Amino acid sequence: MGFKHMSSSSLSETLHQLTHAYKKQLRETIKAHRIALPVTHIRALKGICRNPECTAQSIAQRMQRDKAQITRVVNELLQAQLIIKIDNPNDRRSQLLRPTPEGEKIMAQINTIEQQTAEHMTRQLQSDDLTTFIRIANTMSDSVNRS
Amino acid sequence: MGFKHMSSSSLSETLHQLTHAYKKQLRETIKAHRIALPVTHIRALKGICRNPECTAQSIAQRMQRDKAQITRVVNELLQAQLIIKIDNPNDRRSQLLRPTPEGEKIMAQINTIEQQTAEHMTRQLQSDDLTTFIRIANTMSDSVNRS
DNA sequence: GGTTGTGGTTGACAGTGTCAACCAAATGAG
DNA sequence: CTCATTTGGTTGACACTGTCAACCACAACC
Repeated sequence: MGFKHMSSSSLSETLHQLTHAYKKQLRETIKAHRIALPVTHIRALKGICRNPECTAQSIAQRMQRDKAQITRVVNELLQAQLIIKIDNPNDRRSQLLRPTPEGEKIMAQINTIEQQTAEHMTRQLQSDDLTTFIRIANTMSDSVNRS
Repeated sequence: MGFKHMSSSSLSETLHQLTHAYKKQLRETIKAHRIALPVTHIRALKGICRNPECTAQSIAQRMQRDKAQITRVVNELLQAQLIIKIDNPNDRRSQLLRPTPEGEKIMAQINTIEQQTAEHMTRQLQSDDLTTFIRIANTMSDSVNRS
């Protein structure tokens, strides 16, 4: 079926197109690999795998998401047995989050998938484009988060 | 309150940060201007204002969204009296979508807002960065949509 | 005329984002 | 130490976004 591509010259249109394209691509790839996890869960798991001292709070901060949202995501990761909670020796209110072996395994798969997705998206780019893109994007995020 | 900025070097993290930042910024600005419309509705209205021959179908295609979603958005825009449906002389199944004067008015406000948002996001960029960014982003969207 | 394709509607549901109320432990001031 | 305040986390509620499948009416084509 003939698909008309649509390049936009406005920032907002461009951003919408891009994020929609990216998410779609990522979800499809994930599904193709039979991993039954929503994107947010994956990002949280990623954060948990990266930092052995991480708590719900630190995840929320890193992802810049509502703590309520994180609570729910964490609970589902717990149920799926991809992570465990252990008592935080420094603060009896909170627990440290750690991946289970199963969680690590999934994480490894996901890393591959994300790499594939990124590869797929950047295949038409010129040599320095990716670095440039990331630099500019981060600068923009930064501008917003400063307010 | 000390806000720690977090630049990421991976494409996926960068994209998530950016899109979240952008949407948040946009929604806040919209709210500040007392416009009670979700982002999707605004984008649809924009499409309708831009093209006097547009139908639900053409909006769905341009925005690359599900037609079901578009139906609902269009209905709400109708209820809000921002657009009207007129019979499509070329196809009795569909109707053409046109903004009402009220719709045009809101659109004008929104254009200003989007410009402000874009300005806010790009204020730290160097001279050619925006154009570069848009070029790269479009290329990436394109790569995804080709599959 | 009947088959097949297309524009649009509806129902249902998963996922995402946000706010407010709340509890319990930590922290800091007096 | 004690009390007030702050912080980590949970819960409920709700709006917005994205997707799929069934369906209807008209179009297009043989």
